Amino acid sequence: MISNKCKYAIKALVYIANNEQDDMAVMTADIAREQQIPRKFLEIILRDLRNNRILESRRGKDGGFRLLRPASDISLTEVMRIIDGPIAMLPCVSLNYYRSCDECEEEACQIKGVFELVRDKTLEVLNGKTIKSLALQG
Amino acid sequence: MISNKCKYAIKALVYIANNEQDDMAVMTADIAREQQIPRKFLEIILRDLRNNRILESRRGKDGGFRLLRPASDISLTEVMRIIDGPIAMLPCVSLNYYRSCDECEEEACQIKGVFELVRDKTLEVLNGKTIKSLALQG
DNA sequence: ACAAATACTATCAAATAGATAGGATATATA
DNA sequence: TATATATCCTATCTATTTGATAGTATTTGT
Repeated sequence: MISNKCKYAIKALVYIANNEQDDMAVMTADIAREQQIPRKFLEIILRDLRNNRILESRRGKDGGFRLLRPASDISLTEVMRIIDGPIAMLPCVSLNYYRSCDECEEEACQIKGVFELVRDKTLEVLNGKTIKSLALQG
Repeated sequence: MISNKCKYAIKALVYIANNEQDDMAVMTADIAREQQIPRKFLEIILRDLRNNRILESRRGKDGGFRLLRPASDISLTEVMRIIDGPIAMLPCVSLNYYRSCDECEEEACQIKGVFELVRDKTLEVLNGKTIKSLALQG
Protein backbone atom coordinates (compact mmCIF):
# COMPACT_ATOMS: atom_id res chain seq x y z
CA MET A 1 0.00 0.00 0.00
CA ILE A 2 1.12 3.53 -0.69
CA SER A 3 0.39 6.05 2.06
CA ASN A 4 -2.45 8.53 1.96
CA LYS A 5 0.24 11.17 1.79
CA CYS A 6 1.53 9.71 -1.45
CA LYS A 7 -1.95 9.36 -2.92
CA TYR A 8 -2.61 13.00 -2.02
CA ALA A 9 0.68 14.03 -3.62
CA ILE A 10 -0.16 12.37 -6.91
CA LYS A 11 -3.67 13.79 -6.97
CA ALA A 12 -2.40 17.25 -6.13
CA LEU A 13 0.15 17.13 -8.94
CA VAL A 14 -2.45 16.01 -11.44
CA TYR A 15 -4.72 18.80 -10.27
CA ILE A 16 -1.95 21.36 -10.64
CA ALA A 17 -1.11 20.05 -14.11
CA ASN A 18 -4.74 20.47 -15.10
CA ASN A 19 -5.17 23.92 -13.62
CA GLU A 20 -1.96 25.90 -13.80
CA GLN A 21 -1.58 28.56 -16.44
CA ASP A 22 1.37 30.67 -17.50
CA ASP A 23 0.32 33.55 -15.35
CA MET A 24 -1.41 31.73 -12.54
CA ALA A 25 -0.12 29.39 -9.87
CA VAL A 26 -2.43 26.94 -8.12
CA MET A 27 -3.23 27.53 -4.46
CA THR A 28 -3.15 24.97 -1.68
CA ALA A 29 -6.64 25.94 -0.62
CA ASP A 30 -8.08 25.19 -4.06
CA ILE A 31 -6.40 21.82 -4.32
CA ALA A 32 -7.49 20.93 -0.80
CA ARG A 33 -11.11 21.84 -1.51
CA GLU A 34 -11.38 20.19 -4.91
CA GLN A 35 -9.49 17.03 -4.05
CA GLN A 36 -10.80 16.72 -0.49
CA ILE A 37 -7.36 16.73 1.06
CA PRO A 38 -6.79 18.10 4.60
CA ARG A 39 -5.33 21.51 3.96
CA LYS A 40 -2.53 21.67 6.51
CA PHE A 41 -1.44 18.18 5.61
CA LEU A 42 -1.42 19.17 1.95
CA GLU A 43 0.82 22.15 2.75
CA ILE A 44 3.44 19.78 4.06
CA ILE A 45 3.17 17.57 1.00
CA LEU A 46 3.48 20.44 -1.46
CA ARG A 47 6.45 21.86 0.37
CA ASP A 48 8.03 18.43 0.25
CA LEU A 49 7.50 18.25 -3.50
CA ARG A 50 8.93 21.70 -3.83
CA ASN A 51 12.04 20.82 -1.84
CA ASN A 52 12.52 17.91 -4.18
CA ARG A 53 12.31 20.07 -7.27
CA ILE A 54 8.97 18.83 -8.54
CA LEU A 55 7.18 22.08 -7.82
CA GLU A 56 8.03 25.74 -7.57
CA SER A 57 6.17 28.05 -5.26
CA ARG A 58 5.44 31.71 -4.81
CA ARG A 59 4.33 33.38 -1.60
CA GLY A 60 1.96 36.23 -1.01
CA LYS A 61 -0.92 37.42 -3.09
CA ASP A 62 -1.50 35.39 -6.28
CA GLY A 63 1.02 32.94 -4.92
CA GLY A 64 0.75 29.18 -5.13
CA PHE A 65 2.41 26.23 -6.81
CA ARG A 66 3.44 25.34 -10.33
CA LEU A 67 5.20 22.37 -11.85
CA LEU A 68 8.90 23.08 -12.10
CA ARG A 69 9.19 20.74 -15.08
CA PRO A 70 6.81 19.60 -17.83
CA ALA A 71 4.19 17.17 -16.52
CA SER A 72 5.43 14.66 -19.07
CA ASP A 73 8.80 14.62 -17.30
CA ILE A 74 7.43 13.69 -13.88
CA SER A 75 6.92 9.96 -13.49
CA LEU A 76 4.89 8.29 -10.77
CA THR A 77 8.05 6.49 -9.76
CA GLU A 78 9.77 9.75 -8.90
CA VAL A 79 6.87 11.07 -6.85
CA MET A 80 6.38 7.83 -4.96
CA ARG A 81 10.07 7.61 -4.10
CA ILE A 82 10.04 11.15 -2.73
CA ILE A 83 6.99 10.66 -0.56
CA ASP A 84 7.06 7.01 0.45
CA GLY A 85 10.60 5.90 -0.25
CA PRO A 86 11.29 2.48 -1.74
CA ILE A 87 8.96 0.93 -4.29
CA ALA A 88 10.44 -2.55 -4.02
CA MET A 89 8.92 -5.06 -1.59
CA LEU A 90 12.23 -6.00 0.01
CA PRO A 91 15.02 -3.61 1.07
CA CYS A 92 17.67 -5.85 -0.49
CA VAL A 93 15.96 -5.53 -3.86
CA SER A 94 15.42 -1.80 -3.90
CA LEU A 95 17.26 0.14 -6.59
CA ASN A 96 17.12 3.50 -4.84
CA TYR A 97 16.93 2.54 -1.17
CA TYR A 98 19.00 -0.61 -0.97
CA ARG A 99 19.62 -2.11 2.46
CA SER A 100 20.81 -5.62 3.13
CA CYS A 101 18.71 -7.97 5.22
CA ASP A 102 20.75 -8.62 8.36
CA GLU A 103 19.53 -12.14 8.69
CA CYS A 104 20.38 -13.63 5.32
CA GLU A 105 23.21 -14.31 2.96
CA GLU A 106 22.02 -12.60 -0.15
CA GLU A 107 23.63 -14.94 -2.61
CA ALA A 108 21.76 -17.83 -1.06
CA CYS A 109 18.49 -15.98 -0.49
CA GLN A 110 15.61 -17.98 -1.83
CA ILE A 111 13.06 -15.22 -2.01
CA LYS A 112 15.06 -12.38 -3.50
CA GLY A 113 14.46 -13.48 -7.07
CA VAL A 114 10.67 -13.23 -7.04
CA PHE A 115 10.76 -9.80 -5.56
CA GLU A 116 13.22 -8.58 -8.15
CA LEU A 117 10.73 -9.74 -10.73
CA VAL A 118 7.85 -7.95 -8.99
CA ARG A 119 9.98 -4.81 -8.76
CA ASP A 120 10.76 -4.89 -12.48
CA LYS A 121 7.13 -5.41 -13.50
CA THR A 122 6.01 -2.67 -11.15
CA LEU A 123 8.60 -0.18 -12.39
CA GLU A 124 7.67 -0.99 -15.97
CA VAL A 125 4.20 0.34 -15.26
CA LEU A 126 5.11 3.22 -12.96
CA ASN A 127 8.01 4.54 -15.02
CA GLY A 128 5.69 4.70 -18.00
CA LYS A 129 3.11 6.80 -16.24
CA THR A 130 3.65 10.52 -15.85
CA ILE A 131 1.62 13.31 -14.30
CA LYS A 132 0.78 14.30 -17.84
CA SER A 133 -0.58 10.91 -18.85
CA LEU A 134 -2.74 10.89 -15.72
CA ALA A 135 -3.91 14.46 -16.23
CA LEU A 136 -5.02 13.80 -19.79
CA GLN A 137 -7.43 11.06 -18.72
CA GLY A 138 -9.65 13.46 -16.81
CA MET B 1 7.56 -3.06 1.30
CA ILE B 2 6.43 -6.27 2.90
CA SER B 3 6.92 -6.51 6.66
CA ASN B 4 9.73 -8.47 8.30
CA LYS B 5 7.02 -10.69 9.64
CA CYS B 6 5.95 -11.59 6.12
CA LYS B 7 9.50 -12.15 4.96
CA TYR B 8 10.04 -14.45 7.95
CA ALA B 9 6.83 -16.31 7.16
CA ILE B 10 7.90 -17.03 3.61
CA LYS B 11 11.38 -18.11 4.63
CA ALA B 12 9.99 -20.32 7.37
CA LEU B 13 7.61 -22.03 4.96
CA VAL B 14 10.39 -22.65 2.45
CA TYR B 15 12.53 -24.07 5.24
CA ILE B 16 9.73 -26.36 6.37
CA ALA B 17 9.13 -27.51 2.79
CA ASN B 18 12.80 -28.37 2.50
CA ASN B 19 13.08 -30.14 5.82
CA GLU B 20 9.87 -31.91 6.71
CA GLN B 21 9.59 -35.62 6.30
CA ASP B 22 6.68 -38.00 6.61
CA ASP B 23 7.58 -38.91 10.14
CA MET B 24 9.17 -35.68 11.29
CA ALA B 25 7.75 -32.22 11.85
CA VAL B 26 9.98 -29.16 11.82
CA MET B 27 10.55 -27.33 15.09
CA THR B 28 10.35 -23.60 15.67
CA ALA B 29 13.77 -23.61 17.30
CA ASP B 30 15.43 -25.14 14.24
CA ILE B 31 13.82 -22.68 11.85
CA ALA B 32 14.72 -19.78 14.11
CA ARG B 33 18.34 -20.86 14.33
CA GLU B 34 18.85 -21.68 10.67
CA GLN B 35 16.98 -18.69 9.26
CA GLN B 36 18.07 -16.23 11.93
CA ILE B 37 14.55 -15.33 12.95
CA PRO B 38 13.75 -14.22 16.54
CA ARG B 39 12.27 -17.32 18.08
CA LYS B 40 9.34 -15.91 19.99
CA PHE B 41 8.36 -13.78 17.05
CA LEU B 42 8.52 -16.83 14.82
CA GLU B 43 6.21 -18.70 17.17
CA ILE B 44 3.54 -16.09 16.56
CA ILE B 45 4.03 -16.26 12.82
CA LEU B 46 3.82 -20.05 12.67
CA ARG B 47 0.72 -20.09 14.83
CA ASP B 48 -0.79 -17.54 12.50
CA LEU B 49 -0.04 -19.70 9.48
CA ARG B 50 -1.49 -22.65 11.31
CA ASN B 51 -4.70 -20.79 12.14
CA ASN B 52 -5.00 -19.98 8.47
CA ARG B 53 -4.65 -23.59 7.40
CA ILE B 54 -1.23 -23.32 5.83
CA LEU B 55 0.47 -25.39 8.50
CA GLU B 56 -0.46 -28.12 10.92
CA SER B 57 1.24 -28.48 14.27
CA ARG B 58 1.89 -31.05 16.96
CA ARG B 59 2.79 -30.30 20.53
CA GLY B 60 5.12 -32.05 22.92
CA LYS B 61 8.08 -34.22 22.21
CA ASP B 62 8.84 -34.64 18.50
CA GLY B 63 6.28 -31.94 17.87
CA GLY B 64 6.62 -29.13 15.38
CA PHE B 65 5.09 -27.91 12.13
CA ARG B 66 4.27 -29.43 8.78
CA LEU B 67 2.67 -28.06 5.66
CA LEU B 68 -1.02 -28.87 5.69
CA ARG B 69 -1.09 -28.88 1.88
CA PRO B 70 1.45 -29.65 -0.84
CA ALA B 71 4.02 -26.87 -1.17
CA SER B 72 2.97 -26.51 -4.79
CA ASP B 73 -0.50 -25.45 -3.61
CA ILE B 74 0.70 -22.57 -1.44
CA SER B 75 1.24 -19.38 -3.43
CA LEU B 76 3.14 -16.34 -2.24
CA THR B 77 -0.05 -14.38 -2.73
CA GLU B 78 -1.86 -16.45 -0.14
CA VAL B 79 0.90 -16.14 2.44
CA MET B 80 1.33 -12.42 1.94
CA ARG B 81 -2.39 -11.79 2.28
CA ILE B 82 -2.52 -13.71 5.55
CA ILE B 83 0.41 -11.91 7.12
CA ASP B 84 0.35 -8.41 5.63
CA GLY B 85 -3.13 -8.07 4.19
CA PRO B 86 -3.66 -6.33 0.86
CA ILE B 87 -1.17 -6.66 -1.97
CA ALA B 88 -2.59 -3.78 -4.01
CA MET B 89 -1.16 -0.28 -3.59
CA LEU B 90 -4.53 1.40 -3.12
CA PRO B 91 -7.40 0.12 -0.97
CA CYS B 92 -9.92 0.85 -3.74
CA VAL B 93 -8.05 -1.45 -6.06
CA SER B 94 -7.58 -4.39 -3.74
CA LEU B 95 -9.29 -7.63 -4.74
CA ASN B 96 -9.34 -9.17 -1.27
CA TYR B 97 -9.33 -6.13 1.00
CA TYR B 98 -11.34 -3.56 -0.92
CA ARG B 99 -12.13 -0.27 0.81
CA SER B 100 -13.27 2.87 -0.93
CA CYS B 101 -11.24 6.07 -0.64
CA ASP B 102 -13.45 8.48 1.28
CA GLU B 103 -12.16 11.49 -0.57
CA CYS B 104 -12.80 10.54 -4.17
CA GLU B 105 -15.47 9.52 -6.62
CA GLU B 106 -14.12 6.27 -7.91
CA GLU B 107 -15.57 6.56 -11.38
CA ALA B 108 -13.71 9.83 -11.87
CA CYS B 109 -10.51 8.77 -10.07
CA GLN B 110 -7.51 9.56 -12.20
CA ILE B 111 -5.04 7.34 -10.47
CA LYS B 112 -7.02 4.15 -9.99
CA GLY B 113 -6.19 2.80 -13.43
CA VAL B 114 -2.42 2.70 -13.04
CA PHE B 115 -2.66 0.92 -9.74
CA GLU B 116 -5.00 -1.69 -11.15
CA LEU B 117 -2.34 -2.34 -13.74
CA VAL B 118 0.39 -2.60 -11.10
CA ARG B 119 -1.80 -4.95 -9.11
CA ASP B 120 -2.37 -7.22 -12.09
CA LYS B 121 1.31 -7.38 -13.00
CA THR B 122 2.25 -8.04 -9.40
CA LEU B 123 -0.32 -10.80 -8.96
CA GLU B 124 0.83 -12.39 -12.20
CA VAL B 125 4.23 -12.91 -10.63
CA LEU B 126 3.14 -13.75 -7.10
CA ASN B 127 0.34 -16.13 -8.05
CA GLY B 128 2.81 -18.04 -10.15
CA LYS B 129 5.28 -18.56 -7.32
CA THR B 130 4.65 -21.24 -4.74
CA ILE B 131 6.52 -22.40 -1.68
CA LYS B 132 7.55 -25.37 -3.79
CA SER B 133 9.02 -23.31 -6.60
CA LEU B 134 11.00 -21.30 -4.04
CA ALA B 135 12.14 -24.40 -2.16
CA LEU B 136 13.46 -26.07 -5.30
CA GLN B 137 15.86 -23.20 -6.03
CA GLY B 138 17.95 -23.86 -2.92
C1' DA C 1 -0.03 49.45 5.57
C1' DC C 2 -2.67 45.50 4.52
C1' DA C 3 -4.31 41.27 2.88
C1' DA C 4 -3.17 36.95 1.16
C1' DA C 5 -0.42 33.34 0.36
C1' DT C 6 3.41 30.00 1.48
C1' DA C 7 7.22 28.57 5.08
C1' DC C 8 8.40 26.83 9.20
C1' DT C 9 8.35 24.64 13.86
C1' DA C 10 6.27 22.12 17.17
C1' DT C 11 3.21 18.92 18.66
C1' DC C 12 -0.09 15.13 18.99
C1' DA C 13 -2.93 10.80 18.73
C1' DA C 14 -3.60 6.40 16.80
C1' DA C 15 -2.00 2.57 14.51
C1' DT C 16 1.51 -0.64 13.18
C1' DA C 17 5.87 -3.02 13.49
C1' DG C 18 8.72 -5.79 15.82
C1' DA C 19 9.38 -7.93 19.20
C1' DT C 20 9.80 -10.27 24.51
C1' DA C 21 8.19 -12.67 28.89
C1' DG C 22 6.02 -16.08 31.37
C1' DG C 23 3.13 -19.52 32.13
C1' DA C 24 -0.47 -23.17 30.33
C1' DT C 25 -1.15 -27.26 27.84
C1' DA C 26 -0.32 -31.34 25.18
C1' DT C 27 2.63 -35.40 24.02
C1' DA C 28 6.20 -39.07 23.78
C1' DT C 29 8.87 -41.84 26.40
C1' DA C 30 11.11 -43.89 30.40
C1' DT D 1 3.08 -41.53 36.42
C1' DA D 2 6.91 -38.39 36.21
C1' DT D 3 9.58 -35.77 33.12
C1' DA D 4 11.34 -33.39 29.35
C1' DT D 5 9.95 -31.11 25.33
C1' DA D 6 7.39 -28.68 22.28
C1' DT D 7 3.57 -25.74 20.93
C1' DC D 8 -0.20 -22.49 22.70
C1' DC D 9 -1.83 -18.44 24.75
C1' DT D 10 -2.03 -13.85 26.98
C1' DA D 11 -0.06 -9.85 28.13
C1' DT D 12 3.02 -6.31 27.52
C1' DC D 13 6.45 -3.10 25.64
C1' DT D 14 9.11 0.19 22.72
C1' DA D 15 9.99 2.62 18.59
C1' DT D 16 8.46 4.14 14.36
C1' DT D 17 5.27 5.62 11.07
C1' DT D 18 1.03 7.67 9.70
C1' DG D 19 -2.00 11.25 9.48
C1' DA D 20 -2.86 15.31 10.95
C1' DT D 21 -3.41 20.15 13.53
C1' DA D 22 -1.95 24.72 15.57
C1' DG D 23 0.35 28.81 15.61
C1' DT D 24 3.54 31.93 14.02
C1' DA D 25 6.89 33.92 10.64
C1' DT D 26 7.80 35.53 6.23
C1' DT D 27 7.10 37.03 1.60
C1' DT D 28 4.56 39.51 -1.97
C1' DG D 29 1.19 42.37 -4.67
C1' DT D 30 -1.69 46.31 -4.40
